[in-house]
Amino acid sequence: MQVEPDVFAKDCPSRQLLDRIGDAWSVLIVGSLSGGSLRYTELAQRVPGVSPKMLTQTLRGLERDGLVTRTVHAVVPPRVDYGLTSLGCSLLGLVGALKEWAEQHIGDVVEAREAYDSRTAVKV
Amino acid sequence: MQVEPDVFAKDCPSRQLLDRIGDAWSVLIVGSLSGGSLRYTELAQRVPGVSPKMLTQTLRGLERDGLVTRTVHAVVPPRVDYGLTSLGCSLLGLVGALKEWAEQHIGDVVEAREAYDSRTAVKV
DNA sequence: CAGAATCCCCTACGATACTG
DNA sequence: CAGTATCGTAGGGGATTCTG
Repeated sequence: MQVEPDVFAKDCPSRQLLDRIGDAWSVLIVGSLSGGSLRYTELAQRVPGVSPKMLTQTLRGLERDGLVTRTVHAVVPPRVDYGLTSLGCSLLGLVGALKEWAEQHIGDVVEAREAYDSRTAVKV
Repeated sequence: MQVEPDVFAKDCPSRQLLDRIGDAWSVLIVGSLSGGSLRYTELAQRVPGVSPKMLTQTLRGLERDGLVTRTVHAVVPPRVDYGLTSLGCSLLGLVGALKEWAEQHIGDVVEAREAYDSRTAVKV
C-alpha cells in the first residue's frame, strides 16, 4: 500500500521541500552550481549578498538533503569544492523554469503593483 | 536598449519574485485556486495550518502582484471570492512542477538525510 | 582559504479577541 | 462571513571576530 505524498498536506514531509525550494539562498546556490563545481569563495562571489554564515548553513542543508556534494582537498591552502549530485541536477529544470518565469513576468508584476498601489493610496 | 532581467542579480526586481514563489503560503494558495475560485473560508480549510492573518496578508500580496483577483459580493452574509488572474494561471505550471518534483524526490531526500545524520552523529 | 563561534536585532508569524 | 487589531515570541539572518 503506497502512501501518496501530497505537498499540500500539512504533515506530509514533502512539504518540507517547499522550505528548501522556497529558500532563496538554496535556489541561488543550486543555480550557481549549474555550470559545474565551485569553491566556497567562488560561490560567495556568485551569490551576491550572502554572508559566510548563510552560505555555510545553506550548503550544509543542501548537502544533508543529498543535493550537493562537498569535497575537501587535503592541500594547503585548503580547498573545498561544491557540486551538484544527480538529485541536485534534477532540480535544475525547476530552477530554470523559475528563473524563466520570473524574468518573463516581472514586468507584469511591477505594473500590477503600481496599479494596485495608486488604487489603494487614494485614501490618505 | 533592453535591460536583461536576472534573478541572480541582487538588485534585480525579478529577485523579489523569489520571495513570492519562495513563500510557502503563496504557493499553497495559488495551488488551491487551480481548480477555480474559492471563498475566504474555503481557502482557510484547504490550506491547513494557515492563520487568518497570514491568509489575508498573503492574499493581499498576491492581489497586489496581479496574481489573484478579489471579488466582493454585496450580499449578506458577506461573500468574497478569490480567483487566479491569467498571470496567476501562468504560475500554475511552475507550481505543478514543484509539486511533482517534491513528491517524486522526497523519498531520496529523506534517505539522504538519514544517511547524513547517522554519518554525522558519530561524534557524540 | 574555509569555516566556526558569538552577539544581537528585528520582524515574521502564530494565537487570540474583536467588529462591520 | 470576512476579515482587522493587538500582543508576544522564537529564531532567521546580518555583522564581526577568531582559528585549523
